[in-house]
Amino acid sequence: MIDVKLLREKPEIFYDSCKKRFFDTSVLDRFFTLDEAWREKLREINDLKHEKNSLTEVIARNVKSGSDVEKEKGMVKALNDRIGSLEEAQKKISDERDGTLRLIPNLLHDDVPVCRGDENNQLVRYTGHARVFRDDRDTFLRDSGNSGDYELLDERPVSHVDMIKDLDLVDLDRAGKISGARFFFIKNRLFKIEQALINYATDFLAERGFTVIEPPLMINYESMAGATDIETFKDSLYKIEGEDLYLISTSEHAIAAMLKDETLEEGELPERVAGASQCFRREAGAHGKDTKGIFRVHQFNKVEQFIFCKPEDSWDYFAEIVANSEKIYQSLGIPYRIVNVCSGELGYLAEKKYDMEAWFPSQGKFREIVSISNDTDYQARSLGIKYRTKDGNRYVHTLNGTAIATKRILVAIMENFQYDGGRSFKVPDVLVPYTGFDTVSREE
RNA sequence: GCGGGGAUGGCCCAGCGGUACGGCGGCAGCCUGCUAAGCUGUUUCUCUAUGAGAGCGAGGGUUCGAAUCCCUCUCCCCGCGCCA
Repeated sequence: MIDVKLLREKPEIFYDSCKKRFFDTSVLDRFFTLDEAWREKLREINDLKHEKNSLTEVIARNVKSGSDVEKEKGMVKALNDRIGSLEEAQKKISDERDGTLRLIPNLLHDDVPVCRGDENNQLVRYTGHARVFRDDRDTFLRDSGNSGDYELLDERPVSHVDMIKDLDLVDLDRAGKISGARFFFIKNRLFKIEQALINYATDFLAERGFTVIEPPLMINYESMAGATDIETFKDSLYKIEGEDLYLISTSEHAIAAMLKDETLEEGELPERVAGASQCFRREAGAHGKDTKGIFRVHQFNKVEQFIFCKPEDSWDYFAEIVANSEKIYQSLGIPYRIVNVCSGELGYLAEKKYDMEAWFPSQGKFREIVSISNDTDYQARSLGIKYRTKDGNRYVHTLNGTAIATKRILVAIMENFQYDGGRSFKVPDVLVPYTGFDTVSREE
């Protein structure tokens, strides 16, 4: 949620940010109308309550001295009736006002490119050594900013869709039978590699000051609503029937909500948390996209970086999270680019977001594997997470970013490190201590 | 699932129909020739704010007045049962 006080004091900066995000600013107009009406009611109610409190004090005194209080009792009853109906009216107004408030997105960082469409995201940098099929060369050069290190291939690398079948690493058909599309059984060495990725990423983050946790995989509506903009997000979540519980779509939401309604000591910040969990997504709006293989599935493992910090430090930690993710992909040897996500594609919560996109040689494209956001105080305000300073309590800033989302990285590994015409692939060196093997082949 | 006990300000804890006690910690100041001790004030949220209102797990009810009594719910602790 945005800062209501700031909205009242400086409405123009919110009008400006909404326009840049291509949001309808009428929600702001509506807010101000309702807020004024609410304030008027509040003043009225406050005065009546003051009157009532004075009267009950008189009653208390008179009861002790034994004098008659029937007249005063009647007056308080009459006041209660008026207060009751005013409060009802006020609640209606404030509910509606708060509804508009939740529709207002975070402010925008100056760096964010103002435009719509993922194709207009701004390239920050490309790193790595990509294997590029000659027909994809132009796409690769354009999307990597013409500066990319790469080698040209005469044949298109084999898709992971075929490799998982040939190498007996995933059973999609039987998963389809028992659960439906976008479910899978992960098998054999691919299972080991997935576990290795999780262990590698959590070890990596633990060494850098992160507390590693496995969160609850289901959280209630209130926590979900605090951690996300739930109205636009609802359709991508699984709901547990008959319970006030949703399956998490990322551990970010559980970690953010973990400190809900808490006030921390200044010395407890920054709090770095690495969450490792299964993530569940309905992918409701994705019919027809990535229907084969395990690129886009209903459940995957993810290791997430999350930081609660003081407002003045949050851009430093944004850089830290970006650097962590980059080091992980560099060490795995996966070529990637970073883009600065443009204003029209940013979520409500983020003031700025970097996406990392890995190069997928068989698709001939960069595809999203990591998303890193600074939500500033937006998420913390919705969740009531503060810290104590000598000048009073302030909201913390929250940041989140992917370390590893396993299914997509498995695809990236298969497609980037295949050899022998896709009948084998190499396991990244940094994972070998965790897997105990360094290649996967059909013969295995 | 059954029975019992709980939830009070950042933390601990008292109050059990008359408007939240005390301690700890934090902050500010005073005192003091020691990195000690002591003293005073302060500590949440909201409102066009030298004032007022709200707040005792959540929501409802009774009452002139509810932390306190009644109802519903949530979570925690202790037993019993069931269980990977």
